[in-house]
Amino acid sequence: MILSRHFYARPTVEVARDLLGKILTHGECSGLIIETEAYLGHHDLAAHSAAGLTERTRVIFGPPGHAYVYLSYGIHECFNIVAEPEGQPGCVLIRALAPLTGLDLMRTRRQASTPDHRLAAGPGNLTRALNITRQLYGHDLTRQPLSVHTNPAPLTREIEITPRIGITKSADLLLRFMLRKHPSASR
DNA sequence: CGTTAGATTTCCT
DNA sequence: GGAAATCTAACGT
Repeated sequence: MILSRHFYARPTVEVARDLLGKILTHGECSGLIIETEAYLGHHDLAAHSAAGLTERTRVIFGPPGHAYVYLSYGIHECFNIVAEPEGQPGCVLIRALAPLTGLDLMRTRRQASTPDHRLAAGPGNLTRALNITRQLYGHDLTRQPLSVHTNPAPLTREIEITPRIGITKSADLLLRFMLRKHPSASR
C-alpha cells in the first residue's frame, strides 16, 4: 500500500525514523529503506534549505511527499523526500536500500561484481542503481513510477541513531537513522 | 559539475 | 543612477 501524503506531513525526524523498513520502488526496481538522514528547516546549517528559498531548494518548502534530487560534487545524485506541512522546510535523505526486486537491472547500472546487498548501499549508489535522476525533481512519491510503500513485515532490527555523514556544519546533531548492523547500511 | 552570492559590466530610461 | 545581465570564484548532505 502506497504511503499517503499525511505520512510525510509530520516533523522531519519522525518521517526519517518511520521510513526505515518501508519499500521504495522505481519501475521494476525496489528495496527496503535501511538508512536515512533528517535535514531540518530550523537550526540545521547543513540543510540546503538553511540558505533560504532558491530555485534549487524550492521543492523543500513545498508540499510533503515530493522528491528533492540534487547533484553532489558534480558526480552523484542524491535522493531526498520532502517532509513537514507545506511551507515548512525539511527533508529526508535516503542513504541505503536492501534490494528486493530488479536486482539484475540494478547491476547493469553498477559494477557487475557488486554483491546484491551493496547494490544500493550509499546515497550515490542508490540513485545509480534505481536510476533516480534530477528529471524526478519534484516528483510526487504518492504516484508512480517512483513511490514509497508500507511493509507488512515488522522491523527485525534495532534502530541506531548517530550523527550524519560527510557534513561539517551542525555535525553534532543526531539525525541519522539506520537499522543496526544491516549488511546494506553504510560502513 | 552545478549552485550560489557577490562582483563587475552593460546598457537604458 | 540603477536595474539587469554577465562574469567569477568558492564550495558542496
